[in-house]
Amino acid sequence: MPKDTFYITTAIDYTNSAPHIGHAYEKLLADVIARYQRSCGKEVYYLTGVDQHGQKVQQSAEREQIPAQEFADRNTAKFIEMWQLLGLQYDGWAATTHPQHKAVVQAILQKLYDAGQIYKATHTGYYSVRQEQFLTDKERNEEGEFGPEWGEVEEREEENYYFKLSDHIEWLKAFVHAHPHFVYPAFRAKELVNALERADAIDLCITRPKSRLEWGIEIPFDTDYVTFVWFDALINYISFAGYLKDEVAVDTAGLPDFEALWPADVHLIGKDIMVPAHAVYWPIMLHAIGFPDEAMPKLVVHGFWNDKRGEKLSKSEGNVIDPATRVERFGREGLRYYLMSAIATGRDADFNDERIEDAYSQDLAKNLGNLLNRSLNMPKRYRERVLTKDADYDDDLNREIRETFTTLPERVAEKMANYQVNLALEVIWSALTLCNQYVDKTAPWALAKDENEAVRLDSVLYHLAEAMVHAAFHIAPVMPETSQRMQDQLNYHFPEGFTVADLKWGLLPDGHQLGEGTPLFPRLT
RNA sequence: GGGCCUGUAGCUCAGCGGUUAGAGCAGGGGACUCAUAAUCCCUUGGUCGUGGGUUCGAAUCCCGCCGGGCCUACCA
Repeated sequence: MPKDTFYITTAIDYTNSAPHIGHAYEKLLADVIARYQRSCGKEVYYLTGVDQHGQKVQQSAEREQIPAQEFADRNTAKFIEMWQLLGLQYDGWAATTHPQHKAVVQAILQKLYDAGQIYKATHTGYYSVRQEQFLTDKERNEEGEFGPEWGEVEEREEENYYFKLSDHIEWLKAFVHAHPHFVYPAFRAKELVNALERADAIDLCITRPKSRLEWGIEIPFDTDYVTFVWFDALINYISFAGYLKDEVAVDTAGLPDFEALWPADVHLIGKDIMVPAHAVYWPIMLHAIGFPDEAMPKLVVHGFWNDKRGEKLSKSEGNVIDPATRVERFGREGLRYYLMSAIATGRDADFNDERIEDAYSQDLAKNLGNLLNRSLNMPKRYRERVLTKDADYDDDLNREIRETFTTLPERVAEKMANYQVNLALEVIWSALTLCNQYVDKTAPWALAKDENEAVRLDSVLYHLAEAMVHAAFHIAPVMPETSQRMQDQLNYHFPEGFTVADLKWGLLPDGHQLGEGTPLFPRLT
């Protein structure tokens, strides 16, 4: 039975540096999906947050001689500031230093330890003293040696705790085989299947001795160790959803009801952290904890933004994209529209400033903004802004407009079911183009000159204004403020709790008085 | 080394075995005036990265090569 809640999460960002366009894209996509589901009447819970622990945070903090928490908090503030800039509306904030989260992580570790899923073992390997980490063959350079960037490399032994990943690999293979929609899109699911086929049954090291990493969650059964990355970070998806909140009630203020939310409808992640973290460790952790197959979350894997030459964005290349400067030029919603329209969910895309410029002036200023403006201006000139609802006139052009807008919700839903926001926008924009063509074909300025065409003019003006109301509804997930401004200008506001099921033709009453039209997206200078 | 994705008009992409390869934007021409010189109509433009192969038929399937990207299980 489908639940009427919709639980969506994103990866939680590492607080070692400031947010960039990739972080922004992921959180924005989640925001749009969340708003869309809400507009469909779902009770939505959108969780995002930050991963604050770990060695890099500890090292950076030491370098600046400040406490790790202070360092993490400072970067956390940059993320929050960015999310405000983008107008994100999330319901839960997962910061991994939160006491309730720590307590849940510890409770889970204890439970798995008691169940014999965690054991202690010794690892011998090459260790970089400077970087304070063990090195693997991947760190070797082309000559097969560890380069000077690692400093002094020595052979070292270390005891750690391991999680019995190997016990569950066969289960995971069977699960993935039986649940082809565990990962979206399909080609990523294929990638996972291939990765699992070649997988060795290796266990996962889940601790670090405090002697080299203190900035983490202490494991409950051995105070000399803290837990390492994934056992901390991945658990945020359940700890901040209210998991174990009765059993482990340290600080449960504001936590939702876990039973109502779980399983997550969407774990939105980047392609870089699918294998092994989210598609191997995470389902196995849940399975080991005792979650049944039907309580496994769904993964939605998105692609990356590259630069306009198709090359990776990176600090060292000097081609990073700062969202703030684009917001300054194109407005918050100009950037939101571009980031949602110019990439196919799951694929990579090239970030191109000329394309944002085009999207802003063509799609937003002209096709949408100017359409609203003309739709408001003609009633103002010819009818003192008052609409007549059931004018005694109809024809094929009118019917086409009504049909297009009454079928729009299902056509948008078809695309949104696969998170294809870009295609949903395309469908919406083709309806806007139809409106522009409609104005041209009906030529209201000509009708206005002929008294015999008065009823027809009434019907045209009504169809246009009503279409704009519907458009305001459909663009809302991507551009909530623009939707609001359209409603203001149309002098019609969707009532509280209005959903797509209420979106019927004829929302504007007879005698409706339209508001004043002002450009939604002023021309760029 | 292995896996997955990707290379199609100037740009961003769709098409993924079958009539003359499509869309949006940009470029060119025309119409119209309600509007943020806006909208509408028409139009220029491509040996589908490259070399082979399979097939009656390939952008579409297979193999090699070249370019771009992600992952490869204890470096978010």
